[in-house]
Amino acid sequence: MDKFRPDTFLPLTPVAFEILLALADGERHGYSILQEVESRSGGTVALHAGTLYRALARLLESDLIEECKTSPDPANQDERRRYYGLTSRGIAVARAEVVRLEGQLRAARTRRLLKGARA
Amino acid sequence: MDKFRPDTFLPLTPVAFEILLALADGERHGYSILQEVESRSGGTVALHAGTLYRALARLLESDLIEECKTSPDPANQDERRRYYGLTSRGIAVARAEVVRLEGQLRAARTRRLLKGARA
DNA sequence: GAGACTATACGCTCAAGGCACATAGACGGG
DNA sequence: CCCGTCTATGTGCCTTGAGCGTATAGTCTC
Repeated sequence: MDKFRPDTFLPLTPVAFEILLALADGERHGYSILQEVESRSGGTVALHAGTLYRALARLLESDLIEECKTSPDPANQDERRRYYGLTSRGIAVARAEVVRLEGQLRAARTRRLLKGARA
Repeated sequence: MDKFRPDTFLPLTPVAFEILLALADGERHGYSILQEVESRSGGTVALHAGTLYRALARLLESDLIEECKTSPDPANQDERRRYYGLTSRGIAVARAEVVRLEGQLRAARTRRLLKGARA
């Protein structure tokens, strides 16, 4: 089966994971990813344009995302936009990262870290 | 109050968070952190000795951890060991990181990422 | 005292991100 | 029409941090 190992991509950088997360929503172009990440994670992860586009290039090269020619919104077109979507590998890697993070959070809960910090 | 902002330290690198997590257990020396992280996160985050000790130096400098002279185990002494523990800042930062990660995981769940991936 | 294990630390290199800047089309106002 | 602003993608320079190998040295057992 020559199984593809998502683990070899772990751990994802926080930025890379944010991008995959934004794309899990559906296809987006770069600038829209920028706005989505900024708005969701607010101040904690400031995604700079330069960082984003270079991260996109890396993710493309690793086949975790792909460029899709189908622009999802026939109105509101902009020739400059490049749309990206998750590949099956990208989904697999993102899921593996979710599992890893859940492991960390589970560990955090069993220790003194979250005592008294429950909302 | 001149409140200390844990957010300025976010996002933590996966390695840094693993270390803080290992120390949340209680004080440990470097080599023991190595074994703890290796055993818990298994293959996904391979913590190399060089990486660890340099990360410890950075965390010390940021006052997220401190060296404690009280060796917790009076028997089984080893002069070479340097024990580390979380500072209050370290705990605050680790908690902030936990909040950030929980936000990411919440986002992952509301999207198609985890559909069908429930254990 | 030889060798394995424990323990800390440095050197070299590359990957990734922060930040500034370049480019350019779209859009609205004066 | 020209200007500024927003949208959109991208490059250049520098720093940080991690991967990986290696150095150093104490401990423990045989």
